[in-house]
Amino acid sequence: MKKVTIKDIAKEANVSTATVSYILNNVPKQTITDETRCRVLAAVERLNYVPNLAARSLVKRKTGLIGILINRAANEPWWRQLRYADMVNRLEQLLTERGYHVVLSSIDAEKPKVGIIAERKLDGVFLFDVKEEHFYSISHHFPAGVPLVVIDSLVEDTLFYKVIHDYEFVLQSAQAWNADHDCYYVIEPYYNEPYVQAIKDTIGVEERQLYVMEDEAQLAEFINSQPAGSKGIIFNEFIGALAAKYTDSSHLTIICTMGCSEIVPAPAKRVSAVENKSQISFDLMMQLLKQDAALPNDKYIKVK
Amino acid sequence: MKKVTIKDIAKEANVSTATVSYILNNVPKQTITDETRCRVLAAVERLNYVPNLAARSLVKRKTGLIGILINRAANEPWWRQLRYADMVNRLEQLLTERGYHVVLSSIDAEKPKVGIIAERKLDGVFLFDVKEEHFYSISHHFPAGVPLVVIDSLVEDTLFYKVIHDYEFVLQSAQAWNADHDCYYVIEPYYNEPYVQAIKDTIGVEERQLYVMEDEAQLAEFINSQPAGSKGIIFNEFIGALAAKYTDSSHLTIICTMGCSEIVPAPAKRVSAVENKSQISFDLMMQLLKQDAALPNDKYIKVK
DNA sequence: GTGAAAGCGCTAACAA
DNA sequence: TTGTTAGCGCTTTCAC
Repeated sequence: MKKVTIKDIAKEANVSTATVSYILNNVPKQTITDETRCRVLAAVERLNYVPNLAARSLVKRKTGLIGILINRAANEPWWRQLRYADMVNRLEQLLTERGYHVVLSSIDAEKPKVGIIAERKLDGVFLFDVKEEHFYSISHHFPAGVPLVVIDSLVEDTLFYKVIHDYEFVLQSAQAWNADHDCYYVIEPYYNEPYVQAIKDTIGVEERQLYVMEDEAQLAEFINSQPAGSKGIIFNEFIGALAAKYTDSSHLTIICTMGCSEIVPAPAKRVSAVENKSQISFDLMMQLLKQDAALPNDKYIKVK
Repeated sequence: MKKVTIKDIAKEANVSTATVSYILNNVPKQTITDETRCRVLAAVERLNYVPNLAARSLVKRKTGLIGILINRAANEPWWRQLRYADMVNRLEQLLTERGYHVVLSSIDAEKPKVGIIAERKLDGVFLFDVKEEHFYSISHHFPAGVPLVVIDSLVEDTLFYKVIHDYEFVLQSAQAWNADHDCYYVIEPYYNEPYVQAIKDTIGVEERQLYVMEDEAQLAEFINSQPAGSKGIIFNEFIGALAAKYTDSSHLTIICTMGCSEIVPAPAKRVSAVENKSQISFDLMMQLLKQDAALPNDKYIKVK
C-alpha cells in the first residue's frame, strides 16, 4: 500500500495536479465543471487519498499547528503535574474543533528551549507559567509575528498578551465568606515568581499565615501550626483536597483553579476561578491569528 | 526578520547547500574539513538559523511526530477528562526526551476520525480507549506500517499491540486486603465495552454489588444501598475520592489507575496499578519504531 | 572534500 | 475551464 499523492489521483481522473488541488482546496476564484469535480472526488475516494499537510504548509506558509508549551521541572508532585491538565484538554478540544492540530511540549523550567516553535513553524503558541528571567531570551528567540499567549505569568513586556487569574476578585469573594475571621492561606507555586509575589501582596498577611505549597508533609505541618479552629483559604482544589486530610474541611474555602471543584470535600466552601480561562485564551489566540481583528488594549487579561 | 533558510547560510559561508546539510545532519559517510565546518556553524549561529522540519520530513519520510489520540465524548465529567492526564504527561516527557514531538488530539468516541495520522504522517500513534466496533474501520484507514499502540482496549485483532491493566492481578491484591469480607465494587467506565465486561467477569459478583461509574449522584446512591459497614473496592483514585464523601473511607480499597494515589483519603487502602504503564507503552513504541527490534509475542501487554 | 541538481508533495501564478 | 511550471526548504545521489 504505497502512499497515494495528488499526482496519482490526477492521473486516475485524467486531469492536472493543479485541478485536483483547486478542487481539494475549494479555491474561490476557480470555476470547475461539476463533471470533473465529481471525477476527481471519486478518484480521491477510490484511492483513499489524504493530503500531506507538511507539503501543503511548506508552500502555504501556514502549518495549522498550535503549540501548548508548559514549563516543567523534573519530579513534580502529582498535583503540580496535573495543574494544567484541564486547560490542555479544553484548549485542545477548542483548537481541534477549529481545524488546528495541537503540539504539546514540556519545557524545562530551568533551561527553557523553544526551538520547536521555529522548527515546526507553529502558527501560534500558548506558553504556561514561564520564569520571568527566562522570558526575555525566549521572546527574543521567538520567530517574529508568531501569536503568543502567555498564561499565569507576570513578565516585563508590552508585546504579548498574558492571561492570568483575577486573584484580587477571587480573593475578595473568598474573604467575604470568612468576613468575621482571621484566615490562613495556602497558595499554588508558580515558576513565575512575580506572579506568586503579586498574589502574596494582595493577600497581605503575615508570613506565618501563608504557605506556598511545596509538599504534603509541609502542608500538614503548616496547617497544624495554625490556631485550632482557624479558617483557611486555599488555592487549587487538589491542594484543597490534601489540606482536608489535616483539618476539618468545613473550615476551608477552596479557590478552584483547575476545573474540578467536585474533588473538594463537601463541607468546604468553593470559589471557582477558572470558568472560562481556556475559552478566553482560545478566543484571544483566534483574534491574534487574524491580523485585522480588534485586539484588547490591555496586555493583561484577568479571568474571573 | 525574514526566515533564514539553508540557502542563506550557504551563501553566508560560501559553500553549497549540500555541504550545509551534511554538516547539520552529521552525515556519517561525509568527511568535512574542520575549517568549513566551523565557518558553516558560525554562520548558523550568526543568522540564527533553525531547520524547517516540515521540509526535512518531506524528503526524509519521517516526521518525528508521535500522536496521542484519546477517545472522548462531549461533556465528560472531570474525573473522566483527567483520566489520561498523567499518562499523557509521562508519555510526552519520554517522547520529548527522545527528540520526538507530540501531537495531541481528541477523537470523537462516537465517530472517530483518525485522518490526522495520514495527514501529518505521524511516525507512531498511541490510541486510548477505542470502541471495539470502531476499531476495524480505524485500523483499516490506517496508513500501513505506522506503529500503533492501543491502550485500555480489548479488540479483535492480531496485528497491533494492546496495553491494558493486569486487572486480575490487581484485583487479587485488593481482595487479599479484604479477604474476610464481601465487597462491593466500583469500576471505571471505558468506551471499549469488552474491557469493562472483562473486568466485570473477573470480579464476578452480582449486579447489585457492582457499579460502573457514571456520575456522582448515582455513585452516592449505590454506596448508600450497600449494607452498612460493607467494604468497597474502587478503581480509579478520583472516583475513590468521590466515594469517600459517602462512606467511611477506612472501608475502602482504592485501585489507583491514574498515578496520583495521594488524593485518596488517608484511611483508605491503596493498590497501585499504573506504576509504569506509560514507560511500558513508550518502550513498546520505541521497539516498534525500529524495524529490526525483537518484539513481544503476545499482543496484549498487561501492566501490573 | 565539495557542489549541481533532482525531487519529496503540494500550491499558485500564468498560459492556453 | 484546465494545464504548465516554478518554487516552498530540505536531503541525497552522483559527479567533480
